[in-house]
Amino acid sequence: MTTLKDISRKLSISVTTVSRALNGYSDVNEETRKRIHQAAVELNYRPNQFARKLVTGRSGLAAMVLPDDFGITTRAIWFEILAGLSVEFAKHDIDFVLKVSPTDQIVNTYQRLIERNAMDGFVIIAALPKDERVSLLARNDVPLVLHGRSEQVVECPVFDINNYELMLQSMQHLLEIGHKRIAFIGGPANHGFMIDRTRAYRSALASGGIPFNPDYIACGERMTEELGMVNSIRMCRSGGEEPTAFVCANTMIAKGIYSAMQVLGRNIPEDVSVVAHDDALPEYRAVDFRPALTVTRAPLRDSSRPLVDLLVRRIRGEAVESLTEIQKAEFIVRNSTSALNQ
Amino acid sequence: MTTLKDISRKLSISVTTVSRALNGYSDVNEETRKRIHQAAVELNYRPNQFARKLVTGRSGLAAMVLPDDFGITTRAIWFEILAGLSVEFAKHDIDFVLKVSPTDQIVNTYQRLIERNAMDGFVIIAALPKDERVSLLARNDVPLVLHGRSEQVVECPVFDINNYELMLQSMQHLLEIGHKRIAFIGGPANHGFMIDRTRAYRSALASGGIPFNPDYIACGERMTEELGMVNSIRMCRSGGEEPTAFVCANTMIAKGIYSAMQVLGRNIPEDVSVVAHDDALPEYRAVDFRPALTVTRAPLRDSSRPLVDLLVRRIRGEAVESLTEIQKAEFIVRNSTSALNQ
DNA sequence: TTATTAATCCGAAACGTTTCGGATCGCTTT
DNA sequence: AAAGCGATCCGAAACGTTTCGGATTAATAA
Repeated sequence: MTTLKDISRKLSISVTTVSRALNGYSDVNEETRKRIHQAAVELNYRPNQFARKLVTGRSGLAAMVLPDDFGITTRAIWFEILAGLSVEFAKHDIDFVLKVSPTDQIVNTYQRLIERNAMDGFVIIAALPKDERVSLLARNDVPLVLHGRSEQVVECPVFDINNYELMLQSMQHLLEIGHKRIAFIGGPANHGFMIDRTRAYRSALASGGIPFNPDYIACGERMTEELGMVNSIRMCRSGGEEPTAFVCANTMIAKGIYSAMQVLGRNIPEDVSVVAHDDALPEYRAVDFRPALTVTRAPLRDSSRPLVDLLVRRIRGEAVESLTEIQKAEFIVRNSTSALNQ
Repeated sequence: MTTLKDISRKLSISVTTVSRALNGYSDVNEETRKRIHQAAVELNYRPNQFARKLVTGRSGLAAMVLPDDFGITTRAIWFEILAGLSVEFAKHDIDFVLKVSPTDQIVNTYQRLIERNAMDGFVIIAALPKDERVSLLARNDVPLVLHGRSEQVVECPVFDINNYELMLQSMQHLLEIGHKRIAFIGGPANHGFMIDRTRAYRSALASGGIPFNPDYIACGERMTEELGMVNSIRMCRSGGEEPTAFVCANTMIAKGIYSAMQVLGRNIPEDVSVVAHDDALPEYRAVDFRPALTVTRAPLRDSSRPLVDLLVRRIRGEAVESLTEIQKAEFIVRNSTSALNQ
């Protein structure tokens, strides 16, 4: 393994200058910088990360800690996120480490990682409004980036999609084409994105002059096909008036509703309309639904880059105020929604 | 952050002795060791991994490199593997880093990681008989552990299941209950596990006095429901004699066959029997199949621990000869197989 | 008594970087 | 001519460990 000293010796230039040249400092002559760079590639020089970390305090490592019961979502989706993060971090020369921890030990795991001081930063997906992980990291001044806003007044970068507005869009579409009995099937009620969407749901109803019916809203810990299936069947069988439209927090729930409607002998979109939010997971392509699914679309894949960028900028010391990014979802009308034929 | 020097100062003992005490060397008095340990917990001491790495050459990091098209299997399964590895590595105080790389760049990615010299070892899943990754790592003397045997004569630890024997077991079961037209639907033909199983398939046929029919064997790059569906339908419609039994390389393929048989109006197990190998993925529980699926069972989850143990022992310098572990699959008869009624 | 040994301990160097605080030199201003 | 300045370079210290090669002491063997 070749070191700075090797380059220094070969060129009869001090180690200091070699280091500064390679790190792009301005106090080295352009010509000697060239020579140094050339020698570096000739000797196939790679800086020793650990020596560097020892003095700079940076490790070139970022981590994510997952609960071993997979929280609100499925394995496939976690993998989608992990893969995206790994790729994006690599672009910044950061290695991405994955920690899986028993759900009730998550905070301890963070605690240990903080104490070891081996990670430059963390990414937290699906932050809760009051999130112990977030406050722990913030308290210890460890850089982190959030996917999903947190209510806490912590100084940390945030990436999110416009949950309030995308829900509003779905609702307005359904209202415009005449629907009045609109159900909403979503995820855990305590998560930021559900709070926003529920708010939008109610405000859209209100602006349409429709009273809020608590029977038409269902929350579940895990946003799966089963959740959509069970709840849509329950709503249709409850004896009261059936919903004529469903809004779903993701495409898996929509898939469950499709199955349920088939079982119940209802047709989409003639009898019921379905709209979903689409994370663009390859396993559940909205265009491949029969009929093709109307969605608000914000690919999960697209979140990796902003998340990583924000975290890296935070690590570099940028002011947190500038580190917020809200991505707009796209609204795509397909064939799962139609005007209510009265 | 507290360092060795802090403990040293507090106890008026040299840094050397503190270090040696904490690392369990024998040349330190039992009583001073006690004092040092106590001071260490009092001061909440955590060794600086980077300083340590700088001198020992060990990083406390292990990695896995995945293709971004997910190779032979699905996101959910990769996640299952990753989660298991992360947990097991943590027990050895090793952080698990995940690298995702474009499929055609995999070898480059390894090359870079080797040059940076930042990983203590690698785990490779689904090794090919002649595997460039394996030879690259072996050539550079980087510790690695293989899941799935490789033909190459490399000195590295291997974990695998008894593919030959589990296939034999499935076949013998079907032969015993009278089946003669047995099809095999599996994964990529060039992988070690497929070679072994195909060998077992043919040898079982031979021992039953049944000629090998190439129409009854199907290999696919990706072992999905679709593969099972498409191929079982093809086999049943080819005009020749239909298979009376299917052996599948995993439960997803079996699921596809179940759907196909429903479409074709065949009943399981009355018309066709189905046996699969079961990796025990939570998403495809063999007991939840209707009818419940007969399987050879070897939970993927169970492979993490041996893989990590083997790698750690290799890193510690144990002789490679002792580092091979073959896990036996369990054979479980359920309701998807029945005697051929002639 | 002296030499040997075992049990404990320690100083100093080394790992490969980064960075602080100058040093040198030629040019421009005063 | 002196002072100031910008461009370019460098020595040495520091980061927190591990480890090599002894040093010290007391007990044991000769």
